[in-house]
Amino acid sequence: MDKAYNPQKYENDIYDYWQESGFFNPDNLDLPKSAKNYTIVLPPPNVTDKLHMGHASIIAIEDLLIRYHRLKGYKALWLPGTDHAAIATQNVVEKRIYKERGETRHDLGREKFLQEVNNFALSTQKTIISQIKKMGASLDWSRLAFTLDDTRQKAVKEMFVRMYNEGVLYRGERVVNWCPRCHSTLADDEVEYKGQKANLYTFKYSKDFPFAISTTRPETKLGDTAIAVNPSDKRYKDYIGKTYKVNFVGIDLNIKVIADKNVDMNFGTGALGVTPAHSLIDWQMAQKEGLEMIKVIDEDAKIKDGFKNFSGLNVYEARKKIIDKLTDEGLILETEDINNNLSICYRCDSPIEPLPSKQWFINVDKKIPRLDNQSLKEKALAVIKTKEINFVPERFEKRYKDWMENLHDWCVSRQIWYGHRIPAWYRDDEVYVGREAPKEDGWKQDEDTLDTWFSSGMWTFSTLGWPEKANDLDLYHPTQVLETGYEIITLWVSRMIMMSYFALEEVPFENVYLHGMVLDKKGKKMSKSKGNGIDPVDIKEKYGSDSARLSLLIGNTAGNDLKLDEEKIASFRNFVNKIWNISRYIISFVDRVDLEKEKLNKKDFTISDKWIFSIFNELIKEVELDLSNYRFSQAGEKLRNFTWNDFADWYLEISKFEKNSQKQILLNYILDNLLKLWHPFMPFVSEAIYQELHKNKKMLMIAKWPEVDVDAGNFKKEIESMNLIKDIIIKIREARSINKVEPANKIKALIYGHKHFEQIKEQEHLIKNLKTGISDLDIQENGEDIKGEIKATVGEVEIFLIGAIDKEKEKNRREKEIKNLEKQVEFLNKQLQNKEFVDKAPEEVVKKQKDKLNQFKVELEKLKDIDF
RNA sequence: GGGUGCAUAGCUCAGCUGGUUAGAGCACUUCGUUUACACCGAAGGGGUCCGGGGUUCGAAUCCCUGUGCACCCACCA
Repeated sequence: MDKAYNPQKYENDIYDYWQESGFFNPDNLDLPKSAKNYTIVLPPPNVTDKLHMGHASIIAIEDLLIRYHRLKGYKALWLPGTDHAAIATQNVVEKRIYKERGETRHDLGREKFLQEVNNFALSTQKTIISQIKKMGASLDWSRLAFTLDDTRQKAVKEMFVRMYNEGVLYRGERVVNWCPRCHSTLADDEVEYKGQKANLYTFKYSKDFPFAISTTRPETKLGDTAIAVNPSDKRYKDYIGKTYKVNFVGIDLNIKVIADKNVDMNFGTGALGVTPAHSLIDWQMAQKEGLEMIKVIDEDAKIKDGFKNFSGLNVYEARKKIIDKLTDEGLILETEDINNNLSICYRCDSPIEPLPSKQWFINVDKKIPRLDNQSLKEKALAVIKTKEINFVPERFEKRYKDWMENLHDWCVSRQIWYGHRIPAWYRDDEVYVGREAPKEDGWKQDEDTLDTWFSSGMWTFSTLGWPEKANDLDLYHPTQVLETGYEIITLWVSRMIMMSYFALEEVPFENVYLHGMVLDKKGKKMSKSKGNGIDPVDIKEKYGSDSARLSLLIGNTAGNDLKLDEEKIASFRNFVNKIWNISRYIISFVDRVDLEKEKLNKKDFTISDKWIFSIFNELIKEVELDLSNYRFSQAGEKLRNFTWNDFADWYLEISKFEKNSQKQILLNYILDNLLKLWHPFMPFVSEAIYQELHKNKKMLMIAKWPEVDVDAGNFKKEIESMNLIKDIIIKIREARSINKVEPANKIKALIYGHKHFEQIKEQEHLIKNLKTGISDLDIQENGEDIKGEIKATVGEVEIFLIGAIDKEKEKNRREKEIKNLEKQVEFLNKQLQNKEFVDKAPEEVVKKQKDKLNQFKVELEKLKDIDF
């Protein structure tokens, strides 16, 4: 074993060793029939780009959960895959071919273009998979899936057809976000907003119309069919429900006055012209009121035919012409500058035109007989109440609920080429939906594709063989945990729940663990354009995978963002090396023991053995508890604390001079089991050490998680004694350090232990040997006649040190300590004299405070009693 | 506009249901070649727990309020 751990030397070989063993696939694990399943599906990374640190964090967390459960004896399946990310991927490729060859997708044509996208997707997927492997993920590669591969295409078609047949999926007209330049609809989250200055015109439709409305878009008013006012607005109360015939700039309109509580009474005149065809909220009002819809603007953002001399103009020309005309007629009451947000296309920044268009929708409110006559929305909301699904952290349940409650029908069609093509065919007015194209002539397939979340919404079961009656589906669904980012609760988590209910009538997962984002050290999002990203593969090469994982797992809690910088990773590299050296010491200086045969004989334990044995078993319990509650950071901190502060700094040091029959076994026992506890956090180095320890005969990845020893709880007294000894040693070191006793090994110590005399006497050798620098130690029961230079008090134990000490410094230090103690005593006295405290506080708290007061008093006496 | 979260040591954060002298890691200071480890060991300094109210015997923790920051949703007719 090298003096320092070199991850490069081990990581690749170890990954191959794991993979070749076949144990990433739980079917190959030798488990009893009763073994429970534990499934996680990897949130499929988009094939748009290689992985970043955020993905590394996902892998660290999920691999931890999977490896932990594998060690615990679960049938642990972690299922890999990638997402075709329809729009995003198509965009990347479109941009690329335009930049490289100056061609658009239309130049290439559908088939050729898709070929290009597929090639791109395949090559990125390859990179992604190799990155994931480098991070050490124990994913079952035999089940690798892609949201657009043949199996998933079949599943998606099946889902579409079934939903259509049950009337959950329908084709309808709706106002969508339309980009006149890209000639495509945009999903709500693909719309961006730009602040701008705009003119707000206040005007009347015509002279005989009773009141005025305000708008920034007069050209759309050609399609108005109503005016909406707030129901509690007294000004318009009498008009509600009436219909007016008006002639607006030469066009005849029928305007009905309706009431809607969303109308802001204080904006403009408080009356809003309703244009159902060119505004989403207007369209929603129109649906409610059953208003007529008049289309004004076409797909090139020009005025349609039938609007006299406005037809053919683009929206800006039309706006000007209408304003001019209204001005001539004296109908403009006011023109003011306001700031508003312009909706623009996230891709080309063109202003978006809301247009009505034929789209496919999932009806989230349709009652489904086989789902207890509940709708998908109702089902998806119920799972929170019934606790069938739990969110970690809990607060995100609210976000999920709020979003669900306001959910409208989900538009699943997209006007792009890359993705699952909609399995619908049209012939004149006929529509056919099916798994295959209809046989007869004259049918034309829908040009559109499905929203990428349609296929990823099916991810938990499409990856397990649905719709076939597959064994995997019975065995591994529902999955146990969905681990993902909080930013896609609405986009993904909610869809998965609805899709799974529809297909399987069950939840897709039992728990949702949400991680935060990985930010740079200044708290900024890592992005390629800013150049502040850290590449996980670079980090792996520089510090090793384990260090990277630790820095992503420790010092972070669920749902919170994580600021990461290299210093943090370096400090975990140091820790990895520490555990390497701890092991190296045991492996080279302590004989191997077959733990199956050699059982620990606790009767022969010394105090230090009992102490380390007890706290190690306590650690197992704590780690299990923390992990089952998703407190990865706390588990990791406890492990680190035990490994470094208890095991290495105390027990290993003690073992160098305290030789007894049990030490050899115990050192092997703790190292062996400690590696198991650490394995989910740092799989590579723990496995590397395990291989050295067991001469390549056993694999840590499939070892058995340690059981808590029943006797471990019986050593309370020994733990107390050991802690006392440790405190004494620390006090001696402290006093020695402050006083700079030189040379260090010429101190004589006199220790007077009252109650603990026997225990201290027994452990004399520890005090002498553990870096206290004591050459002459004298432990007595009673030290009344001794006049020495007292250095420390631990509980009831006094420690005198005799040597070259700096009296002035010691005096100052003591004064400070006295002051501190006096303050404490004063506070405790006051508290205990308070009748209300004594009456109302729980008994154990009062007792604790009393004990503390007594202890402080004794210490104070001791300190004051000394004269120089 | 609506919502959520955060504010604790120089930095990054823990602190679960109110009760230790408020913790850890990093950084900092001093000392140090003892059977693994300088990617190390020993010791130390450093905090009005954002401000202001309240509830309580008792608040970093619960409630109200103010300030600053981050994010999500809606969208401005």
